[in-house]
Amino acid sequence: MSETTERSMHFIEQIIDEDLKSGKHQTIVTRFPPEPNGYLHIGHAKSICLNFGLAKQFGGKTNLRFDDTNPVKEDVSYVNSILADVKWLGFEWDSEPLYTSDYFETLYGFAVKLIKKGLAYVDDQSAEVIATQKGTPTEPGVNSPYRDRSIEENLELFSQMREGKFAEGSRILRAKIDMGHSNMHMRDPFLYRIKFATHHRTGDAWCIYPMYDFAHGQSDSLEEITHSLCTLEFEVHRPLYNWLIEHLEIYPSRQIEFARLNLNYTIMSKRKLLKLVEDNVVDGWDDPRMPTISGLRRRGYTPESIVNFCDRVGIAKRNNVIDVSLLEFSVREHLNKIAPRVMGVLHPVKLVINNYPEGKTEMLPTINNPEDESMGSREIPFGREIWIEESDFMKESPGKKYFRLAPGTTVRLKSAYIVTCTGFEENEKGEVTTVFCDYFENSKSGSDVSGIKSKGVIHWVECENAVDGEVRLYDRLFNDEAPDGQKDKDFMEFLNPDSLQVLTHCKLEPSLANATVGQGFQFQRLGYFSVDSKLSTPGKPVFNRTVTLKDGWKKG
RNA sequence: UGUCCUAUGGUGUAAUGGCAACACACCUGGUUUUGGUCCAGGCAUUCAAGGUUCGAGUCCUUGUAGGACAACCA
Repeated sequence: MSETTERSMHFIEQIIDEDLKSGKHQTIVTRFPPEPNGYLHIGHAKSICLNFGLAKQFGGKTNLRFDDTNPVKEDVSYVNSILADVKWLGFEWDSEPLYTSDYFETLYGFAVKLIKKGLAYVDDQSAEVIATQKGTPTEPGVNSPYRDRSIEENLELFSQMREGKFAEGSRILRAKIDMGHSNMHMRDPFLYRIKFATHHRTGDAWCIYPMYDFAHGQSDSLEEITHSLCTLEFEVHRPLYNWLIEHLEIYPSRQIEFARLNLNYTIMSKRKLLKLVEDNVVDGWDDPRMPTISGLRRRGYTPESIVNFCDRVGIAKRNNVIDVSLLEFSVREHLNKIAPRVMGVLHPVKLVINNYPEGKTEMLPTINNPEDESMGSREIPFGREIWIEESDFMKESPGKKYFRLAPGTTVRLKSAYIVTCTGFEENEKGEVTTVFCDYFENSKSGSDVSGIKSKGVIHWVECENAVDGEVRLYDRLFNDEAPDGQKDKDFMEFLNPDSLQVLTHCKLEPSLANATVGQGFQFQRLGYFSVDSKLSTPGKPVFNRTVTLKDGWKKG
């Protein structure tokens, strides 16, 4: 019997394992290469866990490299959020963060080398004209009339491109490969384009910028990345990736593709997430409903739960859609172990105990976490008037399987006494305003000698010492399983109008007044909640519901 | 009418030619001062058809289905 239940290796682990065993590599180097044009989301978390996890597992290192070759879309604010998110997830990159923009001079040299080998040329045509010559996936393209310029002329033209002698879009550097290639990416792909834009790091030093295909793989090589992991859509780029390595005669990094993460009821496109932010559909990139790492953090997810989720999701090459319930399971699993149990009433209704002495308050001990004895206990006030959940009382009991309060029924007040409902008051609208009960003095939690059995247990908060609080309940942002998967409908049409519910008159137990940002609690019988980092003020916490408790209540 | 990738329960991932496993979801039942947790059980003969083999989810062939690829984006 082995004490470690070995998980079998996924295909990338197997490749690395073989490379190490065969001696191809002594150690591995991976990288996480985000473009700083948006916030990281749960899909990126999968890639982060993969790359950093592999290095940790096989004893290698991981570079964090910003793929910043498109100055018009990128920004330092994104750089900072990405840095914070990776750190928060618990990963450490090797030395300092790296930037593709730091390689611009080297990359320029690579382009010159290609020109000198007769493998790149400057094309004077417009994007539109080039597009018509490109052919289609089923038809070959035709050569550009500028394809056979002399090496000297190409060198001169490319140099002038760098000097800013030409207008944007008027000229472009292309690799000379094969316009008839069955792979579109091999039909003389673009290497360098002219762009008079200020770059967030290099400022106005450059007016030409390398394309992804002439930057990403080359950066991998320069950093001697052994295994360059990317998502499936780059599969068709691999022949070009390898062609450039071969002809540039640089370090042969190996690109391996895996399937990206998809979650149902959510969108993962940075462009679409940006639209939600720009249209103020959400509170920002870190809105608790966003699938961004910062959104999940604000919602109350723990890094551990996200890492576990990514682990459970697996690595393979087939397209997949993960059920959000798996993500929810992962947070519940972690929070169940670490979150202190507290009581809070979201929709308060007053309950008066007829036979409890007026003006009396007693402190009752209650356990902080039944899953973890070391978390100890605390005392909560109890008195004649308490708040209970509106949904825990019904004017008439619906039947045998109803364990809550109704006239004549008996329930245990969690950590306190057993009470029997004697009656209630309602207003002219038929809404219950007060519930009346008798309590059994000898049924006190921990020293119950009443002999009364009560199937139902409800949570409560004593009125006099209750803290008024705001609680925000979140639901899925979209009502459709695949909001961006419909042909004729825009994803915005599937927005869930009830994705946010703000409750401003909640009654919380006194200890919650001092709750601080980042703390996660289980509001008993309701779910897990955490203090909002943006809306809370000292002494006045605003709580976000991270996730409800699993509801196993079957009616009937 | 091209090239490449993929096909195992409702979902995702295993099984590396030898009794289809694990997790989530769902359904039963038990425990419980949270209708939570926990515990026990249930839920697929692997896209199709041929072939190789003592033996095929796995190898071969041919289909079928899904996905990717024609931004001066990454």
